[in-house]
Order: sequence, then C-alpha cells, then structure tokens
Amino acid sequence: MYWADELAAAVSGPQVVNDSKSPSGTVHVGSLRGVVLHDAIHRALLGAGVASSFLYGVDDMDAMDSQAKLTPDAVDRYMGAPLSRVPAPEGSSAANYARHFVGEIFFRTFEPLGIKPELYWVSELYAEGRMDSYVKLALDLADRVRDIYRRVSHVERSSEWLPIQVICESCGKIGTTYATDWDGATVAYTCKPDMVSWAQGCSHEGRVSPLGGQAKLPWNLEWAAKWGLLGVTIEGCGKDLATAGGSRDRSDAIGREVFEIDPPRNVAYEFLNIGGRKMSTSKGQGVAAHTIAEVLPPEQLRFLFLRPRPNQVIDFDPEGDTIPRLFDEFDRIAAATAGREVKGELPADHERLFAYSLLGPSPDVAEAAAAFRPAFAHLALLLQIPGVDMAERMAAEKGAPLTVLETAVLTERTAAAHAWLESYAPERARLVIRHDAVPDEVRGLDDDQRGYLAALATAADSEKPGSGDAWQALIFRVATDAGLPAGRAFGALYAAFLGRANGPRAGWLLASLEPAFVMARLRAAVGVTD
RNA sequence: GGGCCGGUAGCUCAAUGGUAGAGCAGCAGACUCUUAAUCUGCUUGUUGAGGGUUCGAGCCCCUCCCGGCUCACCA
Repeated sequence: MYWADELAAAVSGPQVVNDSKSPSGTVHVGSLRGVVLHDAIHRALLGAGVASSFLYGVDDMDAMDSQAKLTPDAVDRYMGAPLSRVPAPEGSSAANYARHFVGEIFFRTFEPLGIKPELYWVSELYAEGRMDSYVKLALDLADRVRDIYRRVSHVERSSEWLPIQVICESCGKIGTTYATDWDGATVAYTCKPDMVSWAQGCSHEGRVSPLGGQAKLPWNLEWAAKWGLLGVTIEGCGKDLATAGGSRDRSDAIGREVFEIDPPRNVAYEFLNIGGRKMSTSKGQGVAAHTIAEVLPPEQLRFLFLRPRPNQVIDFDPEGDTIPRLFDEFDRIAAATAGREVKGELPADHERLFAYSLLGPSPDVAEAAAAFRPAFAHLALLLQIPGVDMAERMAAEKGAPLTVLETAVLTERTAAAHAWLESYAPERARLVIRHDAVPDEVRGLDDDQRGYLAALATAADSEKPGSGDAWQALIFRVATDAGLPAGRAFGALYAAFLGRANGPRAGWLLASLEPAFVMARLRAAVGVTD
C-alpha cells in the first residue's frame, strides 16, 4: 500500500495535520518536501473517509536571523526582532517582513503545487492570549523543563533560566533577552549584547508580564504548545529534528510531561540532496524552490517528492538526464494508471502515487492519466528547430486535436523545456547548426554517404524543395535511388549540419535553414575526406 | 561521540525469508516518414566484508568497512 494510505488506514477519529515554517531565508527545494508530504497525508486521510484539517503555522514570533532582503541599516536595528515586527523590504506593501515573505515568496511556491492549508500566524496566537496557559505552565514547571533538556538532550540550563523569551521593551528584540525570576505575574529579563552571535542586545533590564504576546516560548516548548492548543494529531518533521535527543524528542517530552498532551504521530522525512551533497547556497548548490519550479512543473515536482518513501534520501541532480527522466517516469506511471501496458516494473500502488502527484484537492485522475503528454526530451529538441508549430505538431503526433488539459500540459512542458535548455540541459541536448564550418564529424562518413549528399544536392538544386514535407520526401527518395539505408542517409545529413550522429526530423530542419546555406553545405561536405 | 539513511548490473533503483530483476546507458538489428521517436534481440552481478540463525539470507542477528546527512549553539 502507498505509504500515505497506510498511515491513513492506521489512524482513527478526526485528524489535524500540522506543518510550520519560520518565514525567513530562502525556501530551498528541499524544504518543500515537508509540505508536499503533509498535503499527501491530508488527502490520503480524506480519501479514506477520515475527517482531516490541514494547518500551516507561520512562526512569525521567531527572531529575524537572516538578513536577506533587508537594507543594511535595517539589519542592525532588526536582527533579533520578531519577524512579525520587522518591516517588509522596501517596495513591499506587506504589513511586515513575515507577511511579505509568506505572501510574496512562500505562497508563490505553495499555491502552484495545489497545496492550500489553513494558515495561522503564531504571533496572533500569542497576541490573542491563546498561548497564555501554556506560557504559565512552562514557567510554573520550569524545573521540569530544565530537567527534560538535561535528560533528553544533555543540554544543561542554569537553574535561574526560564523557558521564555521576552521582547525587549527598549529595543524590541526577542532573540537577545534572558529571563529569570517568574513571580506568577511577571519575569525579570536582561537584553544581553552577547546572547547570540547574529544580533546584539541593548543591555536594557526590566520586568514584564510574559503573557498576551509580550514574550514567546522557546522553540521546543512552542511546538508542543501548538500541538496542545490546536489538537494536532499528525505532524512530520525533517530528520534534522527527528534525530535521537533532538528537537522532536525534546518537544515530545515537554508535551507529555509539562503540557500533559499526547504528541502527534510523527513522520520523519529525509532531505533532498543535490548531486549527493547537501544543498548550500554558498556553494551554489542551494537550488531555490522557485528556480527548480521553472524547470519542473508542479505535478513533476510533487512526483519527485512523493515517489520515494519519506525516509528515503532524494538525490536530485538537475544536470544530465535527470529532468527528462523524471518526466518520462511520470508519463510511464500515467500510462500505467490509464491501463495502458508499460515496460518495466511499477512501484506499489502506482495509481495512488500518480493521483497524489496531481494538483488537489480532488483531481480527475482518469482524465489526467489518459492525457497525451509529449516526451520531454522530444519537446526540447523540437523547440530548437525554427518554424515548428508546436500545437499543430503535437496534434499530428497524437493523431487528434489536443484537449484543453493536453494543451495546458503542452504549454507547461514547453516552458519547462525552454528553462531546461537554458539551465541544466547537457551539451548533447542542445542543437547547434554548425554555420561556421563543416563539422569534423563529416570525416567519418563513407563514400556512399558522400555520394548521397552529392546526389541530394543535385536533386534539391533542380526541385528546390520549399517545405519540410518536400525535403523529407526528397531525402528518402534520393536515399532509395542510391540504395542507401535511410538511417545512414540521415546520419550523413546530421553530420554535415549538426556534427552529430542523429537529430530532429531532417526535412524540417533543412527547410528551416537558408536554402543557399543548405546547398553550399551539402556540396562542401562532399568534398571533405579523411 | 550519538542518531538516521544507504552500499544490489556502467548509472538510477526494485525484489511478504523461497529461481537476483527493471528502467536508462551500451551492443546488434528493423524502419519510405515521431530517426535523440518506435520496434526486436543481446550482454552485464563474489547483492560492501566477515561471522551467526535457517532446509533456504540481498532481506533477520552480531562485528566491521565505506559514503551521505544530521544532533550536541539557535530556531
């Protein structure tokens, strides 16, 4: 059974699926895995007749720790401040940085993937006082929290440390304050200049109530508090958090022992590496989500994440044949889902995998599976030939007019293929007419092939073929007359014009070129010998 | 140091403990119209190493080796 369906079959009663993200920094392709997984789980639950809601929390009380998109003077002032209180970058109409980030960047990635969770803002949970009972519990039971840190993660906290982060009344930062002395109503705090390396506190000392949005729980407690408040029953997390003694263990323990709730069911998922390595912006390996989305349409991107089991590392190297192969595999699964015979093995429950790869919430699986989908590599090749009417050509290949859906698929793939040719496509996928000189590859032709080129030049000179059809017919006729197998005839043409052993339909290729150039090149190639 | 994932054909990966398989690549062939398409055929293995359990191990147990990621500061 497909893993998400297995999970859906294992639970009972209404489910709340939750995911969250701190709204700063770049969204890597890898960070999309979580949200796609949660979406698939949510859909699997609904499909199994289980009531389910899918929540997505924006952790906008988190401190600003990434200076991306801020002006230099703003960096000093706002590093360490809650993201909900950092102004949006210049030119943005958003109310604050977090809103800007989510609105402008994150959801431009989510929505095209057909993922529409119920959004909530953590800063609002605090401001509305909904977190207050958890804040009080955490402070009342600070001893127990410290014990959990020590026992589960071997993290030693000072005996005066309190699990709360106050927003400094003087400088507005939350990442720099250290709180002590909870008296049941207020805590004392110091805004420390050297609390963290990425932000500087103002040295202010004060005493405030930690309720009503003036403070936030540290990460692990906040996570557990959200589970309790929202009744979360399923929440997966990346393996960085799921490691033994890591964040998840800590939050689970806090949930059980401090807030007295049952932690949600976990789905630990592996990362997505690029070429066997972790994604890293500094090494030029960090592929931003929106970048990869140009080359992979939503369905293929979902497919990439949903095909392996969650605990399987995905090694995605956009270079080489990876992307065309991904499309081919998707098309193969589509064909199998439509009931057509396909070569090779199929993953377990391939039709479920296919359905979840389609955009939700309830796609027409049968129509999508049956749709005509041009092979990606084929499309990329045709794109490079001038004068090809793609829609017409595809209708001809299909043998019937394209449906609305098929036209949309074609448009989407054409854009992806364009982007691919400009970015990741290997040289051999790129078609270059060798205008400058006769390619060296012509030396490898034999006398029959040279004779063929000469004969073709002569025939073309008198017949002057003006269309792809006319050229194609002529190419075949001259080959037949010369007793040369079609394959070798085409090979000679590709060598002469492209310097390669193969290529797109030669007739249309030649028809797209200057007639004078074509004639000159045919004759020039004849004269080249070893 | 702890944790997780992996090591199976050139590459990417499959195989409820029961005859090691696919796709791609490669090679050979077919094709008067998708010539990077399509079709046919073929080749390739000390399943990382060693031990154990079993009638039987790629799979389970133990010990190693290798690769990758990750945690221990913050979120």
